[in-house]
Amino acid sequence: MAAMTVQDQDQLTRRFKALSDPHRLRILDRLRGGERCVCDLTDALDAGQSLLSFHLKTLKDAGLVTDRRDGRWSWYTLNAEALEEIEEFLASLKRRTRDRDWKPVCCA
Amino acid sequence: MAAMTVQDQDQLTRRFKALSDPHRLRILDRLRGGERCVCDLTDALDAGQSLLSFHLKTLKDAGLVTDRRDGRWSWYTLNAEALEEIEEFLASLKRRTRDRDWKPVCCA
DNA sequence: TTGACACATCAATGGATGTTGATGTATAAT
DNA sequence: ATTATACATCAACATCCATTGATGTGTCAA
Repeated sequence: MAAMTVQDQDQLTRRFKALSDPHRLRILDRLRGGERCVCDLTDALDAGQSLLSFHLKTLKDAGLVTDRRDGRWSWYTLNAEALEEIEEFLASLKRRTRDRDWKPVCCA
Repeated sequence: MAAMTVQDQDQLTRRFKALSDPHRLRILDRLRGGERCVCDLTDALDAGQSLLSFHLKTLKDAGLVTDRRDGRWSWYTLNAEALEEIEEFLASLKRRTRDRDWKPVCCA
């Protein structure tokens, strides 16, 4: 992972973990429409209030969304930068390394 | 998630789940160098043989890698197509939907 | 200032996942 | 044929994570 710090690794795995849940993917999809309040998300998902809150916190901790308070409402927004960083990581996996000519030492 | 079947959803979450582990990220990184045999990966990771086998199976079940038997050795390769599908999904999240002008019904 | 509302957090529980050591299976060398 | 090698699979256990219902906190309306 070339120049990847432990924190980067941590953050990446946390982000992928946050993405690995259908509820959370549906939330993110809904956020494509722009900033949304929690009550709107509650309507859209067949999930209880505390469960939704849990998933939102998971997404937020992973840096995939940001939130904003307005009176008694909370608004959530996609963090495009985080998505781009993940994309960049995936793209980098496809770029071959210099040990292109690596030969196994273990097996013949 | 516009035109996304339940299977697609399933596959996506399975792929993200497979990506959300440091051991597996390290395996994928090593596969950037091209096809690798399991014994080489064993050397590279500080993991026991059965653990590595478990993680490889997880990656394979998610479609992120493919494997090939050659005598008593197994060789694993990155599946670039799967990576691209994930990238495309992430990119799609950034594309705003037509309900750009959505207004909340719940909160004022 | 009392009560309703929007949301977060907590405690408890069940199920999924990672890890280990042992066993199984196919292949190849002796 | 026997044995060693490379790898997969299994059983057991520990830890993590999703889900639920209850409680907490801040905000607004009456």
